[in-house]
Amino acid sequence: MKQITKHNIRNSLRRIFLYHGLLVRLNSMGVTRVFSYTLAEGTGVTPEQVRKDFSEYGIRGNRRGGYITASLLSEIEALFNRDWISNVILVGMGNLGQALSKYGQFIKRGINIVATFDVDPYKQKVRAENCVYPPGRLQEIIDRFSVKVAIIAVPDISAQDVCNELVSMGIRGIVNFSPVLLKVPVYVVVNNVNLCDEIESVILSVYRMKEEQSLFL
Amino acid sequence: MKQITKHNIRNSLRRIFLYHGLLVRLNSMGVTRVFSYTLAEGTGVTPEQVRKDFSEYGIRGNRRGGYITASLLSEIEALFNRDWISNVILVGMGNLGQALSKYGQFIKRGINIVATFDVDPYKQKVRAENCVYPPGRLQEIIDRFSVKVAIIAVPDISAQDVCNELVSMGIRGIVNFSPVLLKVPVYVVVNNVNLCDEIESVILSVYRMKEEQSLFL
DNA sequence: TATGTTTTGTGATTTGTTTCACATTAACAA
DNA sequence: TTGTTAATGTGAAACAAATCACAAAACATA
Ligand SMILES: NC(=O)c1ccc[n+]([C@@H]2O[C@H](COP(=O)([O-])OP(=O)(O)OC[C@H]3O[C@@H](n4cnc5c(N)ncnc54)[C@H](O)[C@@H]3O)[C@@H](O)[C@H]2O)c1
Ligand SMILES: NC(=O)c1ccc[n+]([C@@H]2O[C@H](COP(=O)([O-])OP(=O)(O)OC[C@H]3O[C@@H](n4cnc5c(N)ncnc54)[C@H](O)[C@@H]3O)[C@@H](O)[C@H]2O)c1
Repeated sequence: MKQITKHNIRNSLRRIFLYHGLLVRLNSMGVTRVFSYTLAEGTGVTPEQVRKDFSEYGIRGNRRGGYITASLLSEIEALFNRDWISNVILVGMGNLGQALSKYGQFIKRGINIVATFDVDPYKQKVRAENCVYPPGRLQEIIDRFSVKVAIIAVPDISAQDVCNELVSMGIRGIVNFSPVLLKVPVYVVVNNVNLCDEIESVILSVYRMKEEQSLFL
Repeated sequence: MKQITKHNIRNSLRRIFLYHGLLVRLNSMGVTRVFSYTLAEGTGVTPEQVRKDFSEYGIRGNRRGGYITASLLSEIEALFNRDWISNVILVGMGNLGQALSKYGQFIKRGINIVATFDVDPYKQKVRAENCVYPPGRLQEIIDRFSVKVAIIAVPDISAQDVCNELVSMGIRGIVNFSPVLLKVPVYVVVNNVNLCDEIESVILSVYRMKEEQSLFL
């Protein structure tokens, strides 16, 4: 079982996503050159870290002129080698699934949700423009669009079953929004996004800060 | 500026959230005792790591009997010291905001969304049961419920403005779903949850695995 | 009460990541 | 040309996290 969690995916790559997101925005604002400190400032890391990260993946700038935004962007995208694999499906069109499926900015980042699925026949006709398929058509769509990555937004009870089915149909990467640890074969990658944990961690940090401050009083 | 990101919050705490989530489920299933390997198995870390994490926060089990589920849970919750700070507000009732506000499981984790806000007058009456307030009433609600933590789910353009306003009204922790790095004073904690990055990281990992495999062919 | 077994708890070690310090380079100005 | 400056690039050092290895405790059983 290979789980990508905060620790399992190279930290440097995680940061390179951050740089990429920022670069997309800078580029669309007409910024043609960026420096390690530009990226550092905008992503909250140090300039040395930015350079070291690029260094690790053989991305190089100009010793005085920094980096050319457009070519840096395409170098990062080449690193990701995104095009052949960016078709994604979404299973579970409840609250969260619907929110994700309506989000228009994914395509700007090269993420193309080609189809969505739900067991509930009522959900299957929620939006005609963005057709929701029954799970029976999973294999057909996965094959037709060469889908390798799926987003799971079903209740925790169903998550493992859905996961097994997807893997047996050729899915090799899963973004899992349900709060369970999915069991998958070694050749499948899972990223668990636990929104409760994200919120709890802030609540806790606020508490910790309060505590630390009170040490000085 | 204090940003909590993947690197800035203690890793051990991040894992303790995982254990907590699992414990909540085990406890509701009637499991009364857990061992370091139970938690390890269910969260994808090693048993030694689990013990070391608890050790770091002074949580101790019985040298043969493992940990009592219920008391472990309350020890973790005591560590979080959650009660005085768990009221949360949500700003931005678009796709994502609505999904979050409808999620029924937050309260089980001690996260209580006391009110939601949106500038759009149409959104303000979407659901009568879960009233959506205009931003003009932020201060009143923040004070009334002693809210210290807010979730931002507004478009990236508005995110910094909303953030500034919230901080000036006493908010000390922010979960930010917009893809911008918020600038906040040192005493405010920010957790950026970037869903695009989460999906992209899986796409990339799948690609990497393919690449590694092909080395053996 | 002695003995074996299971599981925790933790110092020591290894492994991984970030920061530091500075050599290197490109651009520009005089 | 020849400094001077503003950047990058990277080995070394410092730091942080994870794993290992085993002592200590608790319990069961005879
Ligand atoms: N909504 C949130 O804000 C939020 C927050 C944290 C975690 N989550 C987690 O995300 C997941 C989805 O949350 P939600 O609020 O959208 O839940 P939901 O109950 O609103 O939606 C789940 C959807 O999955 C569908 N479904 C169930 N079994 C299925 C199957 N086998 N195949 C296909 N579809 C199936 C259901 O018909 C339903 O439409 C849950 O695991 C939840 O715990 C959600
Ligand atoms: N929906 C997704 O799946 C998704 C995925 C990745 C990132 N995001 C990010 O999350 C954020 C929200 O996404 P969304 O899809 O819900 O957007 P959305 O446009 O559907 O909703 C944004 C809401 O915020 C409200 N708003 C705008 N300015 C406001 C202000 N100053 N005060 C209060 N409310 C205000 C708008 O009226 C709208 O209802 C965006 O920043 C988006 O980039 C969303």
